[in-house]
Amino acid sequence: MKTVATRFAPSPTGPLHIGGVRTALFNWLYSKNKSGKFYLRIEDTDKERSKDEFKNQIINSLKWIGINYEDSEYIQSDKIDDHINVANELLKKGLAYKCYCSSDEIEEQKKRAKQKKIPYIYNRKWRDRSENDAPKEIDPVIRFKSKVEDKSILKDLVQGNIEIENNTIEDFVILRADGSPTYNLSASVDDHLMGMTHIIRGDDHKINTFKQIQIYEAMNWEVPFFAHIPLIHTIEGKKLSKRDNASTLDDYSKIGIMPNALRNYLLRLGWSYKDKEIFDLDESIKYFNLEGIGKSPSKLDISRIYSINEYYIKNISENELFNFLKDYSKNFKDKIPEFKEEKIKKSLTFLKNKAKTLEDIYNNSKFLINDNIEIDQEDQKLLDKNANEIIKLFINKISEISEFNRDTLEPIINKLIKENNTNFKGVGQPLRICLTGSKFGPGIYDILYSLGKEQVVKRLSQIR
RNA sequence: GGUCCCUUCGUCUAUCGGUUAGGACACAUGGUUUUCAUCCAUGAAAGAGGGGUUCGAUUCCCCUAGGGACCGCCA
Repeated sequence: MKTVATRFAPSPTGPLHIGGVRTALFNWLYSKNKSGKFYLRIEDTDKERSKDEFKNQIINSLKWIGINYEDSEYIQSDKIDDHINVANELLKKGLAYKCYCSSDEIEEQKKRAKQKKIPYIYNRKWRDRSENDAPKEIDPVIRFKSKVEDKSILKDLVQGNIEIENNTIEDFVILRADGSPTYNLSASVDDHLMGMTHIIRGDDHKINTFKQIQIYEAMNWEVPFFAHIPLIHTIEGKKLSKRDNASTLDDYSKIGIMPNALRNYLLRLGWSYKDKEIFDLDESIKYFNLEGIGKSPSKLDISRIYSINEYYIKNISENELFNFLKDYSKNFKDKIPEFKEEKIKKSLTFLKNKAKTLEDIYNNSKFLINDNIEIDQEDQKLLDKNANEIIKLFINKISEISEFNRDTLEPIINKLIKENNTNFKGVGQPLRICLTGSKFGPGIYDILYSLGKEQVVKRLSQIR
């Protein structure tokens, strides 16, 4: 059997969003599951709108989430000559023809169709017309001679059999008036040349597929398998588009979502394997299949992303977690100073305890990273006379102990609570504020112990 | 408007003719706790509607409704 080959083929005309990433992920997983190949093809034939900036963003996004591809990116515009050659061959074979309609003429027809509320379809005017009738002042486009009789069936691996009347597919343009190839031509030629066996893409391409299959057949090429996956919808139920914000991977990484968690979320969005929710990388590859893909569009659910992220934070190794945290801090916050790295790493056990995101962990770690504690006005108010008194007493007491750990600290705090006729909050809160600059955070003993006696005394003494 | 697709808790989904329709997230309540954004327990929550087929339909078929995608010399 032929080696499975899949591809992801975005156009660099906007930032890659999470829906595109999911399509890439499905293609990638499918090929890995079949021990096949996966390619990235940049469809940059729209020169006006294609930008290097977007191309880089696409490449970086895939890299971030761990999707790797064979060779280097395949740049579609490098292969334009191949596409044009195919168009000419089709022309020679009589399977395509030159159309001399001006764009004004076409526009006029579309307008009229709209007024009459009838569907517009190119009227195939030049399909059988002689070249002798051709107006000299018009550069023709080349149109594909689409089937007009019967119907076609697309055996879609996700959607099942899709039947369509051939006459609803128009004679589509394959070469523009300026001689450049259009999408349906370029995509078919490239997919063929790259040896694609399976085309997995959003179902917004379904109608294109009927056009592309006709090109394959006209050229006597082997037709690949197609799988059209339902689109991801926004919470409003509309197709996720480049204009929607909060939908690129960067938007997620900057709030502290980890790539493995997002990959897991995306995998389970529109795909399932029994009741299993968590898939590590190997399991993703092992269990992924086309049968598990649902037929209906699914909505993005941010709370689910947080929840899976939290699961990963609590279940991956602390080594791995630390590396994610390090990258995160460097990219979006203040870099963790090298001499603090060990301390943070060792403290991860409790720092991650209440965190849903890397940002949460970072915030929990701030008091360890930064030795200068800033207390905002609200919290400052809580440090009243009583609180200051308690802190003073606390300093005195800890100066008497040699060991600095929970066993020695707990009696001290309990005693302070009793002697000052207060509750845990009365002691814990001022300490936490002085030590970390925040009312919230890790448990007080974790804070004390991770800071160490010297640092604790130092910070507490600075408060007046 | 035409063509095509879709429809199980709020959300992601399980079920491949027979289940008290299951799980996860979110939500609510209770409990633990040393701040709480942890943890544990419990609860509420779904087959769009109408016809068939069948001993039996969430599951198969049809209709209706709702939603979506496409309808470029964009990709």
